[in-house]
Amino acid sequence: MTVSKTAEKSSEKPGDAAKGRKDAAEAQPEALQLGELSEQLGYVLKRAQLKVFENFLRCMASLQLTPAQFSVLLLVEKNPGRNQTEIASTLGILRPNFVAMLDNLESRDLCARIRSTNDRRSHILVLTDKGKAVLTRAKKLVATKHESRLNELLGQANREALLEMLSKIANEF
Amino acid sequence: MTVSKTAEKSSEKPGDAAKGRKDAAEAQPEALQLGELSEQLGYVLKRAQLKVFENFLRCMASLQLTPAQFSVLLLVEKNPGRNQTEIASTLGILRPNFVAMLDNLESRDLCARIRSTNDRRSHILVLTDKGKAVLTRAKKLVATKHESRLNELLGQANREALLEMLSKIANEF
DNA sequence: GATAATTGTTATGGACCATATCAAATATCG
DNA sequence: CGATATTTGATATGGTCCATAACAATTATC
Repeated sequence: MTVSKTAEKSSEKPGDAAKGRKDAAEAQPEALQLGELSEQLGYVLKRAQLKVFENFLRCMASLQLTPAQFSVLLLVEKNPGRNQTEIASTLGILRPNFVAMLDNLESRDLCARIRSTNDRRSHILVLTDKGKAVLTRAKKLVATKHESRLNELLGQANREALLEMLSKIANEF
Repeated sequence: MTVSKTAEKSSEKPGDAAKGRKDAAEAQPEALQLGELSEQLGYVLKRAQLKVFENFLRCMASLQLTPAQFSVLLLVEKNPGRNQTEIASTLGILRPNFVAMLDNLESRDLCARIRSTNDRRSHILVLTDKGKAVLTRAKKLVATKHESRLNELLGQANREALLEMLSKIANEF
């Protein structure tokens, strides 16, 4: 089911008509049959996810935010006063792996760690002013350039149905 | 948007009632607000994909097949006489990374490389008898234990609609 | 006050992905 | 034909992400 992020090499010249013929001495490449693969949930899900992330990165190129970083900023904004463990765990990120991520966001002055006075072990996470501004711009980019494509592609009703089904899978599968 | 594969540590004791209270001196953990995150296509898509892969691996534990390996076997079965480059590229796997994967399948006698007589550079891929038998069993496991869950969860009609929407995203996003 | 648990952190290894490069074989073209 | 370019499978290598063990500092527990 694996699908890499490689851009298809596109060695096909769209000008040539008559594709798929076999009798001529041409012996064209002849595309493979996906068969049952296109009905496999995991396969289609993975391919879709890669495409969506790819598009997300393009839309956010000006802000240099990955999907993971965007999710951290969103969650910190919505949940002020939480520490690293809490933010990381609700995102499914392991604490050790969250450290470098925060180092990055902090070095770019998007997010700050503050020693908690209640529990001096933990670091309270907050967005900096720049972080808030960047997040605001990021949200607009995502809404206008990224999520909007879903509506164009599926329509509003289907888009909502899709999100709901995916959430159900994520929570109950 | 990142979501790791970590199993939630489940430090919650389901026996305790009265969750989410705040007035008592207990000061419970209080779950974070996902906010707009739960509406982000990429976030939900990734979480769903991880859950599906996780379930797939559990269902295939007896056969020790990953989603990627299963997809290779499926594609080789459906397209006999193709070489490594063709199989790998249609799966989005880069040729260099496909080598180790085939080494694995071949060492387990599920798949074989055969030097082509037409073009002695290329290796024709075929399933061994054992590979065919394993694939047959794998298909049954996937159908009865894995894909069937989708029907239970969404219903037949919704399941088909989901697959179609995901394919659309994978192909046209 | 001794022991256990938690928080952030480092180190480390594995899985997956991507690029450059190579030898062998084939294709192309003068 | 023969020189050059291309293709195929393969190796080496680096990057990113994910997972576990271990540690010091701090706090909780008894």
